[in-house]
Amino acid sequence: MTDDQRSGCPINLTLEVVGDKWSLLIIRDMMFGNRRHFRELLTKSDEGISSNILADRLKTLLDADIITREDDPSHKQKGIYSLTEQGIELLPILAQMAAWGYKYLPVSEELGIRARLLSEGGPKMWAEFMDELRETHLGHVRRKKGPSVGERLQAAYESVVKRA
Amino acid sequence: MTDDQRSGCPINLTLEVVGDKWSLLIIRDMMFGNRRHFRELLTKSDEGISSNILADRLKTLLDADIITREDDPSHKQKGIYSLTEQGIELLPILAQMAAWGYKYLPVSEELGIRARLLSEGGPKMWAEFMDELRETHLGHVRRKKGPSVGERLQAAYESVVKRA
DNA sequence: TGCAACCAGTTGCAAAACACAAGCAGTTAG
DNA sequence: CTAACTGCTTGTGTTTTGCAACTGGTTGCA
Repeated sequence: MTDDQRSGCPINLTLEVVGDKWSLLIIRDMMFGNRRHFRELLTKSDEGISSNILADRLKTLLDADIITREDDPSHKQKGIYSLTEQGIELLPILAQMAAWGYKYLPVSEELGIRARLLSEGGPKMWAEFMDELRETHLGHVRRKKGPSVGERLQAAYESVVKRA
Repeated sequence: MTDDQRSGCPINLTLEVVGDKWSLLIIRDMMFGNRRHFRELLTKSDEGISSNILADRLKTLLDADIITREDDPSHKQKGIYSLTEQGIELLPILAQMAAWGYKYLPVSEELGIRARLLSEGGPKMWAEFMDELRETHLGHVRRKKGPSVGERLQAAYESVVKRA
């Protein structure tokens, strides 16, 4: 990690932090798949990241204050990774990427349904989902009103999978 | 270019197309800096891309239908690169990245001002700017109402540069 | 007509990043 | 007591990137 930045452009700086093929996928899995442990991130993702790359990216994301790591009280070797506020605020980027990919690329039906709902829900739904993430990752208390966005996305995904 | 995709997830597919360190910067320069020729993209960017990488990325973006290339009638060797509709629709991703970088990373003042305006302008301003891009890149006619978003962003940038 | 400057790339090579498989020390459940 | 699981690390080969020089052609100007 040399920290010589190429320019002070906000887009460039963002790309220098999360602009590789894996970082945003890890964050996606933490957000939508609720993966919090190393093994979960390693084995339960659709793309199959290698363990050394995962370890390296988690370090980078820790350094960039996008995630944090705590020991899991239930298991001395397990660590729990959580999103920080600025990690949670990457959601709009992911949502826009999902919307664009859904519109223009050969997305599979199961994996596309969440993108569709999130896209149709718009910024309002994103904000709601971010509040839920603040609850699960930062321990904030949330005023509940009906099923959570996370639950709705998951239910939609499962119904598509079941139908297939 | 092997086209074995890692998964059908829309976010992953999007990352497979533009998820490297340079593609989105090239598109940024085409959008905000109105760079349309190889040389312009090569020399007039803040980050300094190498010519072989630029050539390779332009090919990839052409293959992905994000940009097109035509011969420049004014010069037999010049090519003019233009954004396609789906290229233009990458703007919201760039805008979200700009907003996130502006909020959390050490953005330089000159290069940050555009990000701030674009972020404050919100989706409405993005839509307006996309209409302007459709005009310059796709030849669509646009109903003008006051100074364009592109002009306003450029003016703000120049006033910050001048003040420094 | 000739020459310097400009055009879009290409080529060769070294360095960095990545992918794959195996391994490691410690922990836990049975 | 042991098999399975934990978060990683190590080693090795392949791919991608970065840098500089170079190519074949075009253009503007004298």
